[in-house]
Amino acid sequence: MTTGESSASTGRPRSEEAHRAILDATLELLAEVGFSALTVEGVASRAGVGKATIYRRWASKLPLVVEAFGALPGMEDFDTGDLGEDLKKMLRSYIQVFNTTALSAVLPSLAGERAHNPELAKVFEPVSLERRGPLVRAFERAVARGEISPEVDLALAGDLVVGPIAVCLFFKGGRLSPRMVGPMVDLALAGILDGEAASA
Amino acid sequence: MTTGESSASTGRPRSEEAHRAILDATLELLAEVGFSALTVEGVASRAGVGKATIYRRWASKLPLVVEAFGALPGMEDFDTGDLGEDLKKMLRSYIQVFNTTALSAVLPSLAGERAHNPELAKVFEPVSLERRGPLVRAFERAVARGEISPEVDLALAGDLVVGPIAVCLFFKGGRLSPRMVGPMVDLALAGILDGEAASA
DNA sequence: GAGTAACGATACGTATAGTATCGTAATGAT
DNA sequence: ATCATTACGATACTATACGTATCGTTACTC
Repeated sequence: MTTGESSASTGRPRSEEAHRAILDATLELLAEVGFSALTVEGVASRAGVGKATIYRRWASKLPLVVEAFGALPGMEDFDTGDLGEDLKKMLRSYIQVFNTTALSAVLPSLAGERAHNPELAKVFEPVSLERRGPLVRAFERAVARGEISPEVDLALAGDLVVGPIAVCLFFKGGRLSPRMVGPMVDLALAGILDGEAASA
Repeated sequence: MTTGESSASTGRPRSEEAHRAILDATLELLAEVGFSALTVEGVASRAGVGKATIYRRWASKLPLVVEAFGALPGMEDFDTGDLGEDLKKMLRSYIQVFNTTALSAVLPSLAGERAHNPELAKVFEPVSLERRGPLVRAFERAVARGEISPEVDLALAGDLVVGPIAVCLFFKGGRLSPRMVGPMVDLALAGILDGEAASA
């Protein structure tokens, strides 16, 4: 669905350079104008390619955006044997990603569009879930080690840990600093490690 | 800035009915199509008024949206003498607002637009801040009572408490349930009440 | 070097934005 | 009662810009 098939082995091959230029331009424009204001024409112009070159590969802007978004780096996994350390390392490295890529502008735009675009919501559900993977696995390791009680609601715990970042990103729009991670994780984990909350 | 002045005392007065119909239609469309796809023409059609009637009162869709958004109910304040109870009551009532108004669709849309629309970001900064008012005041009361240490970073604490709601709203799009509030606040407050985290 | 498919560019038709203006309706002043 | 004034809903107008179709050219296979 993402890419139209390159049909024959004969003829001029598709340009990999154009492919990358298109994806880069898509991310740039996504960050600048958002999903709904993004147009294939705008991407073509920014990428220095013809519109047909884009439509030949992607049926519409939706799969184009999906592929471009998927190319952004995800969360790196760390396994230090300590949940707090894992989370801190993971979030610090992820904040680095936010601050060095278009992700910090792209993510709010897509999340906002999700609310009134069921098709986009559907396509991004698995992508979004997969992005949380390393976080979930860190919690699961902590449960397996006996570091936290199996009764803790892991989904809620995860939301608690990343919540402040989301709030900062969506409502404050401020730069994220790796220095906020330490107190954030400590504060969030205090109740989780004590096994204070049973499952909801 | 929000409303063009009703200039003279003579002539036909502006219709209050049309005013309300326009604001209602704006919220509806904001929830359905989002900010950037919202057009004054669409609002006029939905509200059953002429476009001129809208442009006579608002210079563009931005102040129109600001006024429509401002008409949505905010967070109710509770003062029970216990921080946990205050937060639970406030969040439960606010979730009711989310589930009975267009807020749950409007908020992500505006938050997403904020990322690439500096003008909207600027206009909504004070509005957004004021919306958090009751939450901040509950924490300040808790500090005054000695319930939590003055060294706790209140901004971070607030983000921690509302974070899971934000995550749910932006990434999962699931209905918010008042039943999630109890464990959520308990989990979040565990570290805050212990004074576990010093200021960042 | 003939055949084929992708390339960037661009012309085309359609849709819809915001502006300007229409005749009508409702109020206050004379 | 009549007139002046302003708002009303409707619509014609102009410009922009979307996606589609097609151009001559380029790159690669056989």
